[in-house]
This record gives sequence, structure tokens and C-alpha cells, in this order.
Amino acid sequence: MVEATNFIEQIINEELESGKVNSVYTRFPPEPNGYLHIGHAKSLCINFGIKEKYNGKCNLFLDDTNPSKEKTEFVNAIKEDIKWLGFSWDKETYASDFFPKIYELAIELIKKGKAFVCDMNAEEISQNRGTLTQAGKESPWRNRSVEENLDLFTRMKNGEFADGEKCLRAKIDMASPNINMRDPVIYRILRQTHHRTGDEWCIYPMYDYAHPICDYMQGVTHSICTLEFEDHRPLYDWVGIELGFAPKPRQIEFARLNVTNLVMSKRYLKKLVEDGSVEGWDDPRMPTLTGLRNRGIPAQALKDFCGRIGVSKANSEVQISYFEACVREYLNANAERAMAVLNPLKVTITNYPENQTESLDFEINPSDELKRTRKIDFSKTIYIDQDDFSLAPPPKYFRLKKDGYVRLKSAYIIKCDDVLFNEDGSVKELLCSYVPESKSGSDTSGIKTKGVIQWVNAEKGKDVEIRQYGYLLNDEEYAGQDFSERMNKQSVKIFNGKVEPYVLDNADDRPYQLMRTGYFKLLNVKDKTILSEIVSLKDNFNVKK
RNA sequence: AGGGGUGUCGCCAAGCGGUAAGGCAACGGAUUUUGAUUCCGUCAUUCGUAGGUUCAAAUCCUGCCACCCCUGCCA
Repeated sequence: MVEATNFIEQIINEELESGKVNSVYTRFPPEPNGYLHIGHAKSLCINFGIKEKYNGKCNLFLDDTNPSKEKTEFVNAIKEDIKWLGFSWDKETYASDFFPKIYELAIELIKKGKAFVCDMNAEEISQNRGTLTQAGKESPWRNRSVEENLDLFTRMKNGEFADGEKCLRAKIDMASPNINMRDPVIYRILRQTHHRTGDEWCIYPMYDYAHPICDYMQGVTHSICTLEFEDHRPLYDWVGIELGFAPKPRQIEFARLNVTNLVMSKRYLKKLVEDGSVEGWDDPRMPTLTGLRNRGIPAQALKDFCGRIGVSKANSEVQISYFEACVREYLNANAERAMAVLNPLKVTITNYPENQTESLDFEINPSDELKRTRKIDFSKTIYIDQDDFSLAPPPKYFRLKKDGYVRLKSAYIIKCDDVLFNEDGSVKELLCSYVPESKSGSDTSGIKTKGVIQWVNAEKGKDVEIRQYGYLLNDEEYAGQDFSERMNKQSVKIFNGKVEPYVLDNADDRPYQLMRTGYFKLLNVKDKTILSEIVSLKDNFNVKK
């Protein structure tokens, strides 16, 4: 018996112990009507997490009962995203696989007197449903004979009626305080080409009716969904009981993931893509899995995040800082280090020989057990970041100042002797001298510097566009505003900095930590290669007061 | 208003009658050739609230309050 870490596992443990079930089968059930986002990652981790933990099974179940919204493009994207997270499903199933069975069981319900064909249109049904406090009215067609219902339902299937002209309803209780139980529609007539079954069907089952059947047919033991389906559970169970499912799958609900400042509604995300506010579903600003992947978020970090936020039934909103902490933690341990200057300031080492280049060792990652290094070139002219030099340094400023010393990361200690100015008074160039015996790794100078700054060889450095992407904002400040406007508000900052060639020349697109800057990744946006920020280094730009 | 849910530190979240885990954030301090990392320390006499039961309650009972979901031929 494994130890439960949340209430769902607790339920499973109890059922395993009591012998109600002897193995666990879950399913991840997206509707292929859009791309997966960070919220789906939570569901993915729960369902596949249970499969792994209990040595059970988990299917990828595409819930495609509404052909007007679903597309093959989306199912392919969904599969890609799940693979990226490193999960593998036992079977790939579709609600549409079960259409014949679902139809057959509808006939069984009719024969049992538990379903009837209703001639009212959608508006009439809605009007007769009653309200939250008042019971609904029974349909005048509710007591048709089994024979008539069978005949009508067959003719519905055969396309003898127009869309919406008739529907099949479960016969439950129009006075139920649970509105979902007031003779819910379970089949509608809909002439829409289905992405898999084409025009084979002109009637389609509703989610509430199809889902329990699909679960049962797949051998699912635990049907995990979000909180808004709690009210549907009695109907889920009704279908299972009337159809004699044994063992009947158990529906368990959990609170969906909300993250501060993240737009998560599929509807809005779709709108952003369609009206061109973003480059696409994979735009690095999007909270979609493909967007996060494109941005450079490691799958491991996302999974770690999902595990750490836990699972409960309390509506909650997780701070984005928690997510970023998970990303930073993973990247800190795994990302290679590189140097870059975002705002270049030329530095000439006056006492360094002209035309000399020295190859120095640079640590790839301080936590690397093998202590691997790579070579970087040092020479007379370099660039440092403008922020790393101050003419009027505040207290506790550790970096370079006039007549002060600072260490160039992995190189030498330098002293700023002179400052050259532009005509407008801004700093043009620094004239520094280096301390030859302070070479990194063999420092005998005895000079201690509190500050260490990054630098780039003037010859080797390359210009690159660097963008800092924010997330789609969804806070009060933007309430009521158009989304395209929100996009502009968090618009992209562009720097033209010198970046070490190592970063650019590296063929793969792993994220890097630019020293003292943040975690970056090489991105391709609209056929343009840029360097984009994933997360910042904590407090790295702030001089403490 | 009828039904279904949920309320434990700024944010997540354990806890299931025996006297409040952990993580994120924050704040001290140490180490540091990234002001990062790492490290060590601090951070709920109190569990929405008012009563009750009990030797003992976040956990059981009752009332109240707050918030979320439900009146698609969407999922």
C-alpha cells in the first residue's frame, strides 16, 4: 500500500483496502477543441501520476461528442504536449469510438422506459425546466409508448427530422432540486461533419450521458474531473445504475488550477490566436503547454510545480511566483552558465598587451559534479554592462566605480583608472588596468573584491536581440479592457546587447543562465531568432539599501 | 431563494479526537569568483464564526457567516 498524498489517493487506498477495486484505471479526457494549457497539466499529473504510483493504467481519452468544435489539429497538438511532459498513455480512445455502443444503450434505456423522444424545441425545454427554486414541468411527450419512442429514435438516427426538431431525454425527475436530473437531453440531432466519423451520424450523445458509458467501456475505475461536475455526478451514477454497470466507475472531483495573472480560459486564448494578438497557440506569452515549452520552461519543472501545489477541493489561486520558483530551481541545477552584457560599455585594459588573447576556463555550472569548463577569450578590449559601473555609487555598491576594484568573472581583477565621456556627458569608455597575478584560479594578488561582474570580449561578442516576455495579464488593472490592449501593456522590451558567441553558436535550444541576469533561451518567433527570458534571477538587479 | 461544494499563516497545503507538517513568499545571519546558489535561523497558543459534547476538538454535534458551482439540444 502506498502512502496517500492527497484526498483522491486516499479514496483509492480505501477502495483498494476494502476490495472494492483491485487495480486502478484513469483517463485524461480533454475535448479536442483547443490546445492544452497549464491547467490541464495539473489534471495530466493527477491522472498519470496515479497510474504510475499504483502501477495502474491511464488512457488518453478524447471527448469528441460535439463535432461543431472539434478538430484533428487539436488532437495532434494534445498528443504532442502530453509526450513533451513525458507521460505515455495505455490506449488512445475517443468518445466517437463508442458511438455505436452509446446508441445501442440508448435503445436499452428506451426499452426500460427510462428515456423518451421529446418533440419540444430547445427553447421550450428550457422554459419547462423550472428554476433553481421551482420544479420543472413534465414534457407532454414524456409518456409515449416504448414502441413509439423506439420508432422515433430510429428515425432520428436515420435523418428523418431536422436539427433540433426532436431529442432524446432521460426520464428521471422534473421536480429534482438538482437541475441536471430534470429529464436531461441525452441525444441531439446535429448535422455536422465529425472529425473522425464524418457524416456517418446525424445524432450525437451529450457529455453527461456518453461520459459514464465511455469510462465503463474502457475499464476506467476512477473518473477524475473538475469541481463544476459535482452536480453532474448523480446523473453520472444514474446512467451507470440504469445500465447495470458493474463495477461502476467512480467520479471524483478536484479544484481546477488558477494562477494569478494568467489568462486561462480556452475561449479567450482562442480569441487571442484568432484575432492575431499573439503569434499563435505556441506564442511564448501563452499559458499553453506549447507556449511554455517554446518559452523554455522545462517539462520537469512544470511537473514538479503540479506536484507541489497539491490536490484539494478548495477553490484557490496559486501565485505565479510559486511556478517561477519551480522553474528557477530546476534551471539553477541544470542550466549552463553564460555571460552577456545587455547595455554595453567599452572597457580598455590599458596595461594588457595589444593583440594578445588569452584562453580562460569558465565553469559551465557551479553544481556540476564533473566541474566541467569551457574556454573563453580575454583580451585588451572588452564590454561590461553599463549597470555594472557607477559614477555615483550608492552605499554597498559592490561593482565597478572610479578608482575601485572589481573582479571580471573567471578572469582578472581590474581597477578603473579613468572615465571617458561623450559630449552629452554620458559615459563613453572606461580605462582600466588589470592585476596580472589575480588570474582566476591562481590568484596571488591578495586583493579581495566584493563584486564580480560579467564581461564579453569585444571581438568575439555578437549582437543579438533580447526580449523579455511577460505572461498574459489577467488582473484588475486590466478588467474590462480588450485583450489586445493587455498584450500591448506587457509589451516586449528589446535590448541590443553583446552576447557571448557560445550562447548563439550552441546548436540545441536548452535554456542558459546569463550570469547576474536571468534564465534565457534561444527562441524563434516569426522566423526571427531572439534570446528570450524565461525567469529572472532573484533580486539580481537590486542594490540592497 | 432550491441543490451541490469549500473555508487551516500573504499564497498553496498536511491534519481524520490527544494538544498545528511541509513548500512558495517574507525576514534575520553565515558562506560565495553569479548581490544567484547553498546553508542556518525566525515566521499560526491557533484552524470562517458562535455555541455544545468530551479529561481532551482544526478534527464530533448545532446554529450562523463568507465564497464558488448549477436553470446549453457545450464539455
